[in-house]
Parts: sequence; structure tokens; C-alpha cells
Amino acid sequence: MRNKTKLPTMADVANLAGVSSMTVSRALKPDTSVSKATREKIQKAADELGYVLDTRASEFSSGKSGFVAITIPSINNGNFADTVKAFSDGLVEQDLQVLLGYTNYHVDREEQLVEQLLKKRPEAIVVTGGMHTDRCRLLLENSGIPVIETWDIPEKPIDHVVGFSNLQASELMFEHFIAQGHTKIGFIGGDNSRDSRGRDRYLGFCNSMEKHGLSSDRVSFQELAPFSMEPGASGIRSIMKQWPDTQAVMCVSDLVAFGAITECQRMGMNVPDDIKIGGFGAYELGAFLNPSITTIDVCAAQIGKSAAEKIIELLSVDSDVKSDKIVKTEPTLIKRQSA
Amino acid sequence: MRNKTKLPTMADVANLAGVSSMTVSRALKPDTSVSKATREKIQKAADELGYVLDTRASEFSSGKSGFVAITIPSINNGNFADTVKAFSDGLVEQDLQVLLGYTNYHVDREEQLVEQLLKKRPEAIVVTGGMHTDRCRLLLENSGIPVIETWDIPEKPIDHVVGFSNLQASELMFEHFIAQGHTKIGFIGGDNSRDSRGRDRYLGFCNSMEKHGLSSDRVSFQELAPFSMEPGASGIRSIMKQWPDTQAVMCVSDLVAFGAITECQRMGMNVPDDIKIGGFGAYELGAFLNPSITTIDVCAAQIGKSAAEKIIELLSVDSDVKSDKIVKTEPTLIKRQSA
DNA sequence: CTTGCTTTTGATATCGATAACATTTATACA
DNA sequence: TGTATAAATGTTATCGATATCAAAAGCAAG
Repeated sequence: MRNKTKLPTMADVANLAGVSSMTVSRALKPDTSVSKATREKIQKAADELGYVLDTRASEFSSGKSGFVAITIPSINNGNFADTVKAFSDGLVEQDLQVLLGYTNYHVDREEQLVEQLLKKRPEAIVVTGGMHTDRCRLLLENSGIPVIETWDIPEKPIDHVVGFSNLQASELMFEHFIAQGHTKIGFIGGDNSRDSRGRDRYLGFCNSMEKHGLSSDRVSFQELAPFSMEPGASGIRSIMKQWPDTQAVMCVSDLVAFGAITECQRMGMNVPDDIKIGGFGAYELGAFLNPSITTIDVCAAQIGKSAAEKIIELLSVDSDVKSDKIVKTEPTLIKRQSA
Repeated sequence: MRNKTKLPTMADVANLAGVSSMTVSRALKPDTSVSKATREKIQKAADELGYVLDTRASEFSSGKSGFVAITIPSINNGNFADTVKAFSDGLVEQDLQVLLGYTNYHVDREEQLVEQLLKKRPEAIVVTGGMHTDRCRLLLENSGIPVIETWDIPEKPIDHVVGFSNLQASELMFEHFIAQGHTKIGFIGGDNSRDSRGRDRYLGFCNSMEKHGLSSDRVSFQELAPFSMEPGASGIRSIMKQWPDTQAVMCVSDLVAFGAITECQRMGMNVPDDIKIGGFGAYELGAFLNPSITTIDVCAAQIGKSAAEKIIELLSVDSDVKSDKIVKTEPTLIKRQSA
């Protein structure tokens, strides 16, 4: 059953319409010079055959691919989904397809994925984060296309960057805790070996604690990224067991905070009266939970949008006007009920 | 700056290694017959040049594309994200890239998207839902590749199906309500003009009510899909205002139920003591909220997994053994606290 | 009806790899 | 050692479109 009947080609359309295939090629594009009569004739023939342009051949021939590649750690994450959606929306007009890959928070997987994606000859590539294997870095540097690192501000960027400092962003929350007079502060995160963004948020915790002469012991690292609600629940249990006098805890994401807050409720504790819980990422659910989650808004969609704009600019022929290589977004604290 | 330096080609590698490009082609694949010495020589040359295979040319030449296309209504939806993730994971081994597109719950957008995707000559295509424009249906039928409709069981399938009956699935919840002795039952959904799955869930409501001689008036349709927590909140407000004696309400998704439940709490009502709220989709957050959300599990990941398996089978050369055209998944009621 | 221009159409080479077939080199065994 | 066979490598044509250049057709003005 598979592909038995060959699909019609441009030559088939040309034959049926009684013209050359070059004329068909022109007629199927919007702007070229083809007489109205011919174009109609060709359109009719194409419809009759059910012809669909083969962009593989088209783009191969013209040297373009029509793809833009993007890698994200996980699709099961509202933040990254927001970034991808905005990115995708921003490129629809340009007839650029988004080729998406998941690294699952592994740099090795990222390397493999980047190589696989580059084989498709995308016109630009967006990667999440600034941590790569040496070979991956090399691949990106030699790719000959614009490279954009996002969700982070690497020390030594490969090319372009659209991101923010996770470290500074997380400090916003701790400064908020401290401004409220709290001193017994904790952090719930995942295993940092894979997730540099999570690690930077933890480092923000350490920085803030040190700056104010507070202990940074009250920490729970649950498991490998990606991690979500259940680790939030077990994380808060573990912290409250070891340090029952803990006053405020920041979670590496709103999903974790969600698990932590609901677990506090199940343990009979009131948030925020008995304990403050902060999140990260401004997920939709945080606004609706009772109590609503105080969080850091990192503008996930804005990152995707900016990346798309950057790519459009970089790919435009007359891109002599170089914009900044680094676009910083500004994370902000959203004060709600939970902290 | 754009692509100024031409990327090396296979011929370049061949020159450097002192062999023909055909030998390079073979050496870069795992299974072909190339002597060890030659392979190493070629590998060295390729590394030196930073050569990355151009799969556009490769797949164009060999007639395959290496793509499988999938359309989903929205990426900002945990259920569809689960499906895509499982689908993607299932195809990694086959070196098939997933080409993803969002219809945004529009059949017109779907048509446009399907055409765009087919131009890339995918080896199979997965679409969400069984409702398409006539032209879209035609495009799919004539595509010459396996087509899989998911998340639904269309009356007249195009080709293969992996899905379930949204109508029957939603009836599970209403039967549950009725078995508990409730008679004043409501439904919160979105505008059904775009979303056939949501519409079928509503029809399940009507069916169940009719079957038991109950009124199906208590309904709130908030807005166009996709819709999420906020419409859940305003939906329940609207229902309780018009019909204050409502005993149980099913929401078209867990996200809506989340908005409804938290809004009930803000209105000072207790779920489930004052009112039962049911959801749909078994999202992770439903298990953690207090009260946890009684929901219908539709096995989103399983759908993606089955679709991937089906495609692998259909694309395998010796696929004489035809499996069933229709794979049904079995939605189940997950009884939790909220209803 | 020519000339000179623009518009429309066609012929051919080409993108970078692989398929299919042809040829050379290596290996086995009598 | 010679022959049969297998393994390794090379040659040529090709996938389906577009770029490029060339030719034909249409049209205006003299």
C-alpha cells in the first residue's frame, strides 16, 4: 500500500498543461511573470492531478531548507512550550517550519540532537541554555548559520543570545524573603548535574544567603530533571522534617512549588501563615491556586518571540544593520499570596 | 554573514581522503561494506573538514524524507504535549524526525498546515481529530502516505485511527455523578464550533441527561478553544448564579476544573461537600490539588506511543501483516476527592 | 512594417547525495 | 599457482525542482 502510486511531479503538470516545467515552477510562485492565461491553465492541471509541490526538491535546488531548528529540554513544561509557541508563531509568516527536538536535560543528548538537526540544513538554530559538550559547541560554531542560545546568558556565547540570568532572577525571590524579615530560608531543586538553569537558581540561593550571612543548608535536591509536583511534595516534607523552623522556601519552578504548597496543606500547615513558598516561571496554575503562588516571571513567550525576530532579521538579505548580539529579558517578581 | 563560506560536501571529503564520493557515502553509513582502513581514512577527513551529512540531498536522492508530520491543536496543553512526547520518543530509534504543527483548533488552519507539511514529503502524517475541511481530507487521502487520525474515532476514517470516543468517555463522569444520586448536573465547556472533542464531551452530557430524564440546561460555554483556568472560574460563577442548587459539574478539561474548583474555594464553597466538580484528561496537577480532581484518564501518552508503533509497522518493508486499522484506547474514570 | 523594447516561455546545467551496475582487489580453496 | 567467489571501490544516471541564460512572442512608436 505504501507509496505504490507515484506522486505527480512538476513535469507531469507541465505535460498536462502543455508548457515547460520551468513555467510551472514560475506559475506556482506568487510574484513571477507568467501570463494570466498560462497560469490558470497550469493551476487547473495541477488541481486535476492533485499536485503538491515537493519542497524537498525545491529547497534543495535553491539551496534553502525552509527550516529553523530549536532544541528544548522538555516539551512537558509549560514554560518551554510557551517559548516554542511564540517562536513558531513568529516564523509562520516567513514560511519557515520549526524543527523541534528535546534534549531531556542531557548535554550528550543535545549533542546528538544538534548533529541530527544540522543534517537537515536548517537556516538557523536555537538552543536552550549555554552549556554544551565541546563537540556540540564546535558543530554549532561551524554550522555556518545563525545560532541563538536562550534561557540563559552564557559566559562565552557562541553567537547570539536571548536570555536572562537565572542566578539574578532567583535572587529576586530571596531578597523578597529577606525583606520580609525571614532568616530561615530553604530551597528545593533537582539534581543540578544536568540542568544549568536549575543550578544557577540554586547558586542564586547560595549567593543571597551568603550576602546576608544566612545559612544555605536548608536544601532538598530530589532527583534528575525534569522534575515536577511530586518532588515538590517530598522536598518540602524532607525540609520540614530536618528543619521544622523553616520560614520560607523557594522552589526551582512553579510546578515544584505547587507540589510543595499542596503538600503543606495536606500536612495541616497554612501557606503563607505558617510558611512562605515561592516558585519560578509564572505558570498559569500559580495564579489560580489558593493560595496563589508568588513567583518569578521570566517571560518565556517573550524569549521565543525575540528569538524569532532575531532570526528574521539575520536571514533578511539586507541585514547590514546589526542588532545587539545579546538580548536580555528582565525577570520580575510577581507578588502573590504564597509568599 | 549569511552562509558566506560554503559548507563542505561529500566530494570534498572524498578528495581529501583520496576516494570516490560513493565510498564516502558508504563509509558514513553503519552497515555497508567498506574496509576498515578506508573508513578510518574517510572519518578522519570528514572530521578535519567538519563535514556534516546533508540529509536533504541524501533523502531526496533516496526518495525518503526522514520526517513524520503531526498536527496538534495546541502545544500549550499537557495532554497533547504528552502525546507528542511519547510519539517522538517512539520514533527516535528509527531516525525519524517529528515535524510538528499547531492548528490552534481551526480546521482552516489545519488545512493550510497539512498542505504545508505535505510539501515536505513526510513518510507518514498524524492528525488530531477526525474533523477536517473537504480539501484537507482530499489532501490527506491523496498523500500516498499512511494517515493516522487520533484523539477521536471518526465516523468515516481516512485511513488509520488511534483514539477513543470522547462522547462515551464523558458519559463515564455523568454516570458517576448520577450513581451518587445527583440530579442537578452541569457542564462547562468552550465554544464548540472549533473543537470537536469538546463538542463530543458536551454531547455525552446531553446523552446522559436525556437517558436519565434530567435537564441539560445547566451549561456554560465560555469562549473559543483553547480555554483554560480563567474560563473555568467564570464558568462556575455563571452556573452557580443562575442555578444555585447545582450539585455536580463536569468540566471539559482538568485545567478548566482547576479554575472552577479554586474559584469555588474563593467563593467560600467547599468541594466536594457543597458541590462536586469533575475534570477530563488526568493532568498531573489534578492529582496534587486539594481536593484532588476526579477525572477521566484518556491515556494521552499511550495514543502517541501507539501512533508511533503503527507508523513503524506501516513503514517497515515487510508490512504484509496488517494490524487493525482502528486502535481504541480505553478511557477510565479516576475517582479522587473532588467528585 | 520595422525597430527596439518588455514580457513571457523554454533549454540546459545544477544542487548533493544515492541506486544500480561495473570493475577492481582480496580471499579461499583445490 | 590458478580459479572461483566475495569484498571493496568506482562510474554513471538520477531524484525534482530552480538558476541562468537564450529565444520567442507581444507591443509601442516611428
